[in-house]
Parts: sequence; structure tokens; C-alpha cells
Amino acid sequence: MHDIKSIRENPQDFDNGLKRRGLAALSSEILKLDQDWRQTTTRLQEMQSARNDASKRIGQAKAQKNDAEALRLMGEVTRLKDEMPAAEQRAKELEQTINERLGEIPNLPAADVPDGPDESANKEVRRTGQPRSMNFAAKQHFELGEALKLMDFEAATRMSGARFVLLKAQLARLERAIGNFMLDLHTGTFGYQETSPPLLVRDQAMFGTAQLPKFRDEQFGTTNGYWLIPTAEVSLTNQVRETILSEADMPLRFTAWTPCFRSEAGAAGKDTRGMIRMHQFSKVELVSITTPEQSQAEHERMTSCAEEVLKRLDLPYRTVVLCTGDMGFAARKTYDIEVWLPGQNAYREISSCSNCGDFQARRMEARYRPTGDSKGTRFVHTLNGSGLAVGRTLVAILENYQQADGSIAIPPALRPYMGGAEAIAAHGA
RNA sequence: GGAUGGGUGGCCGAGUGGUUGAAGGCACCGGUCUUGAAAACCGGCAGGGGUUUACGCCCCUCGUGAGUUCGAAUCUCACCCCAUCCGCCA
Repeated sequence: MHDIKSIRENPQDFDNGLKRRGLAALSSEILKLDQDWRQTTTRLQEMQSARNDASKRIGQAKAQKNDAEALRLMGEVTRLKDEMPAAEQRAKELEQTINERLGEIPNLPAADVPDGPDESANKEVRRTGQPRSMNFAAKQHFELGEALKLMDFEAATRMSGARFVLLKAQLARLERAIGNFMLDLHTGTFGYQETSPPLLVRDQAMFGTAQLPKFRDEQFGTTNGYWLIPTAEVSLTNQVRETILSEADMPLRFTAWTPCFRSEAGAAGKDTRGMIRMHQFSKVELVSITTPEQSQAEHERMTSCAEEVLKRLDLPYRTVVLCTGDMGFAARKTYDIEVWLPGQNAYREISSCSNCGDFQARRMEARYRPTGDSKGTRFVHTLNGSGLAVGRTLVAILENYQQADGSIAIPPALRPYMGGAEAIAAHGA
């Protein structure tokens, strides 16, 4: 949500930001509504003030038994009140319209975000690790998983339809190992607080992190008004909704390993094979709540925390900064981390780390009180990142650690979580 | 699902029609005292918005929205949320 005051003060900056995102200018339309609202409000407040004043004097007149004066004042108030309802209604309508419009406008890109229309304009900022050379043709993860008889798309489809998968035995355990490994790293080494949050949330929470109102179609909802979280970002970030924190509390760092649910509306035909794009997947999420001064450094830190997972798993990856046209709705700047998938011969997104600035905080009313200042509050900054997508990490391990015979080596960092096993043996071996 | 109780400032908690935006406590900020800290004491301290060059002035907010009234945190209605007990249940 944008600050109407900053639009008033810098309409040109606002429109420029939208333009960088490929959107039309909106400031003049918004400001026209705003001006109308302010005029209406000022007029209404004058009437309210006059009414309050007269009411007070009625009380005084009655106390002094001056019934004539009281009666006269009552008449005055009655006359005043004739005009008030219309102004009240008008002000309310305008306010609602403005809020609806503002709620559907995405965050503005940070100054150092490269301009561009789509992912082709994203900029690689670093490349880490070398794709392993294989003396055989690399297979894709679903070929490997199905050959192992441990990845069952058919059974999943029979009960749930497309975009679901059922993992078995060593692969099911591998998923658990990955999740545990990531949580241990982020809590133990990086100081994130492990959290086990609700997976069903209300409208307000989804509005807070900006899945609503614009992306309703991409969510799963229950028949009685709950939403299934599309990412733990929703639950973790909304922890601070409608609160006023102390500056000393920050930064707050939370992590959670949860299932995520996405309808994948609009993704028809994309990534239909395999488990790259599922209706349900698990992810370890990182969320930080910071002061405005801290958020930029925290963004770099968070990205490096996510990267560390890939380093420890010895998976090659590259980090890109998304261009203005490819960023998500709430982000002011985003790094994507893309892991190398030899079976696809491509880098594929495995993490997305975003600094949302105060955009979500405004929607959630998440504020803090600066130290040494007992008066006044400021909005916090919120950041979120995958640390990492667990399903896609499993995909990456399968493809990068595949052996000629179809078995999968287990990365050393995960072996303690796999009962010491060094490989997932080929079926029938 | 049934029954009851309840939603007040950062937190706890008074307050049932009239200068109450709200006692008291805690927290926080400033000060006195102290070698320093703590304690004690003194003072300050809700949020949002409009308007103003500024000082300031004004409006709104006691879950939300309607209503009664000259006037509502206080009365009425609807809704939302929370708690407890019962039922069901992992």
C-alpha cells in the first residue's frame, strides 16, 4: 500500500516508478480523488466542530437552567445536522475508492533495480559453483524418480489430479532431510527463530502481504472463509500485524518449514512434467522485520543465508537481480537464486528474496517506536525469502547427484539426516 | 454445533449518557539523587487524519457498522473477533 502523502508530495516520482514497472501514470487520478476527499473532509470537520461546540454550550445552558438558550442552540444543531450526512457519505465513499485503488497498485522499484519488461532483462550478479561434468546423458528428475519407483505421479493424480506428487521411502525421507537441514542451518547459524505457524489464514492476513485483493485466483480458499497459505511469508510476516514494536526488538528473524498451496492459475502448460510446479509443495521460508535503515543490509544478508544452503549442498547456482518488469507485486527489490538443473540444462528458480520496504507494513499496520522517541511511530520494513523451496531442492539433488546407473548420491551435508546413507540405490540394484 | 461472558491507550486495567481521549499501574522518554547502576522521587508520554510557513487550531478513533440523543466508551440493533463451559474430534 502506498502512502498517499508521498504521492501528494512527489507525484512525478510515483508515476516514474509505475512507468518503470510498465504501468500507466496514476498520480493525477489518485490526487484528484484525494483532493476531493480532503475538501469534503475539511468541510465536514468544520460542521462537526460547530456541532460539538453548540452541544457543549447546551450542556452549560442546561446546567444554568437557561432553557431558552438551550432550546435555541438545539435548533442550531438540528439545522447543522441536515447537511452533515451527505458530506459524511461522500467522504466515506471517496476514502473507500482511494483505498481500493491504492490496494491494487504494486510497490515501486528501488532505484538500483534494473529496468526491463520481463525476465530477459534480469541481471546476473554472481555465479557460484561449477556444473559437474557427466560422462552420460543427464536425466530429468522425474525420469530418475520414476525409475527409482519412489516418485509416483500417477497415484497422486488418481486421488488429487494434475500437479500433485507422491514421494516414497528414501525420497520422502530426503524431503524431510532437506527441510530439517535448512531449518537447522537458519536457526543454528543465522539466528532465525523457528516457527510453526497457521496454514489457514483470514482475508486480512492475505491482504496484509498483498496476495489479496489482486491475486485471489491464484489462491486456494476453504468453503468457510479461510485461505490456504501460498507461502509461509503470509503467516510469518503477519505475526506483527497491528502491533507497535520497539526499535530494540529489531531485526526480527523468523523461519518456518511449511506446505504451500497455489492454484497455479495462468500457468497452464508450464512445467507440466515433474515436480517443478505443484499445487502443493513444501518450502522453508525466511522473514525479517526491520527498521527502514536496516532493510537493505538485511536483504543482502537474507540472500546470502539462502545461498549458503546451496553452497553446503554443493549445488551450482547463480543469483540474479530481477528487473522492474519481473518483480512481484509487493517487492521493491528482489534477488532470485537459480539452481543448475543438468537434466533441463538450465538454471531454474529455487529461491526469491525480496525487500518489500514498508509496503506490506502499511497494509498490516505494523509499526515500531523509535528508540529515544516516546512519541510517534514508523512503519517497519518487511523482507521475505525462500531458504529454500524444498521440492525444487530435491529436484536439484536428483539431477545434480545422479549416477550413470540411475542411483542418487546423497550430499554429505544431508547424510546425518538420512541415517548415514550415502546414496539412494537404483531400483532393482 | 449449543450455552455464557467479553472486546478500552505499547501492555495490564478502571470507567453505564455531559467539558473523559479516558483513573491507576507497568513499559518507555527526560530530570533529581548516585562514583556508576538499581531503588526512590519529579515531570512527560495514545493512534490516525485535516488545516497552517510556523506556533497552533480542528476532526476521528474505547472491535466494526448502523441507530437513539442537543450530546455515546457508556443505551439499542446487526456483524466481526476472543475467552470459558458443554458436545464432537486429531
